[in-house]
Amino acid sequence: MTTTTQQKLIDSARHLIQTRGYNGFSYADVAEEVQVRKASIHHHFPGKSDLARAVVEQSRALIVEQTRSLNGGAFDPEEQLRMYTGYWEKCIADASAPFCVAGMLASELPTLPADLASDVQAHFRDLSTWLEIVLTRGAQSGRFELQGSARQEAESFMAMVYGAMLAARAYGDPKIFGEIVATGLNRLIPSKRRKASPKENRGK
Amino acid sequence: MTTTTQQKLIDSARHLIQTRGYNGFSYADVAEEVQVRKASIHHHFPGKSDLARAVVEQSRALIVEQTRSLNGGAFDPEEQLRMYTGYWEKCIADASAPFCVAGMLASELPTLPADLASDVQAHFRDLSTWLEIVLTRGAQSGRFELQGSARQEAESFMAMVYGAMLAARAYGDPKIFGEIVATGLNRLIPSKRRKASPKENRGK
DNA sequence: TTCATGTAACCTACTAGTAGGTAGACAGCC
DNA sequence: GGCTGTCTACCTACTAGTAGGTTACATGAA
Repeated sequence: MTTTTQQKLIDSARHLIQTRGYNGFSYADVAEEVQVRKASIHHHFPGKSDLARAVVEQSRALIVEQTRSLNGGAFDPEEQLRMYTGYWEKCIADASAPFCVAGMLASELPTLPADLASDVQAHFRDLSTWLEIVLTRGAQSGRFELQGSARQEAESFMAMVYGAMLAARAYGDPKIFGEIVATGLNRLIPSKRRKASPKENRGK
Repeated sequence: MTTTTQQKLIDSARHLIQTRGYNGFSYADVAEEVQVRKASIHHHFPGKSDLARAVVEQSRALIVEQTRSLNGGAFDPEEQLRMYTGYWEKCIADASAPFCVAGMLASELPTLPADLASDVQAHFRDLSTWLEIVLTRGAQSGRFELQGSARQEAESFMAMVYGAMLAARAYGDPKIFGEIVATGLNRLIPSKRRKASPKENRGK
C-alpha cells in the first residue's frame, strides 16, 4: 500500500494536533515525522490552517460516512452509542488517538484562524445532531429513558464524552475514560433493564 | 487598592491561559497587558512554567479554602454543587473566566513541563475528592440518588462540567454550559423530589 | 523516435518576525 | 551598602512562510 505524501502529512498533523494541539506543533515537527522538508509541506498546504482544516475535514467526512452506515443498519440505539464510545475507548487505550482532534482544537478556539474555527464548530453540530437522533430513537423504542429533551440529553452526553477524554489525559490513565462513559450510558437505560455494575456501591 | 506587579502578572497570565492556553500566550502578551518589559517578568518568574505554576497554585489554594468553608458550613450537598456550578456559569457568562485554568492546561498536558503538569494533576485530584465527599453526604442524607459508586459519580460529574465548558466554547454560547450542568444535577436528584424543568420534553 | 513544453513534487537557502531568556545599568529604599 | 524592582539592549533558537531551482514524468508535435 502506497500512501501519498499529502496523506502522510495529514496523518502526521492529526497525530500532532491530538497530542499537542494547534499551537503546540510546527511545520518542523511534521517535516521531521514525514521526512520531507518544510517547503514541501507548504507545497501541499500553503498555510498551517490549510493543513489543520484538511485534518478536520477528513475526520468529519469519516464520521458522516460511519454514522450514515450506523443509522441505516442493523444496530439498535444502545449498540450505536456503545460503538461510538467503544471506538474512543480503544483509541485512547492504545494511544493511537489519545484525544478527538476537534475537541483539542475547540479548547484553542479563540486562537484559531476563522475558517478552521468554523470547521471545528461544524463537527460539534454534526455530532450532537447525530446523538440527538440516536437518543430520540432509543427513547421511542423504550431502550432509553430520557430525563430532559433529546437535545439536552445529547449535549449532555457529548459533554461527558469530551470531559472523559480530558479526565483520562489529566489522570494519565486511559481506563478512566471507559469508567466515566459507562456511568453515562448506564444512566440512559431504564432502571428496570439496568443491571447493577460489579463495581457499583451506593454512596460509597 | 494597590495590587503588586507580581499579582498583576499572575492575573494576566491566568486570563491568557484561560483564553489561549499555555502554548498560546507569551511573555510579550503578559508584558503588554501589565505594561512592564519582558525582563521584569523574568525577575518575578524566571521561566514561563514558574509563572503558570503560580497561577495554578493560587487557584488551588483558593479552591481548598472555599471547599473547606463550604464543607464546614450551612449548605446541604445539593446547594454546594449548585454553588460550584453556579460559580462557573457566572464566570463563563460574563467572560471573566471562560475556562478553568487547569482544564485548559490538562488538554495541553503532554506538552507541559513536568512540574507544572503535576500541579495540574493535583488540581483534578483535589476536585474529584471534594466532589466524592459531597456526593457521599448527599447520598447518605437521601438528597442524592447515586447509580454508581460515589467515586464514579464524582468523576462523571466532573467530566460533565469540563465537557460543558468545552461545549460552551465550541458553540460560542455561554448558555449551553448552564443547560448541560442542569441536566447533570437533575440526574442526581431522586425522581420523586425532581421537579420537571420547564424545558423538559421527553424524547423530543 | 525524438525533442520541446508543461507541470507536480520536491529541494536548498533564505526572509521577517517572535519565542523564551540573559546581562548589566540604574533608581529608590531599608 | 545592599536589596528590590525595573529598565534597555541584547542573545539564540525557532516560527511560518517565500524565492527560486532541480528532478521526474507526462503530453504532444516534428
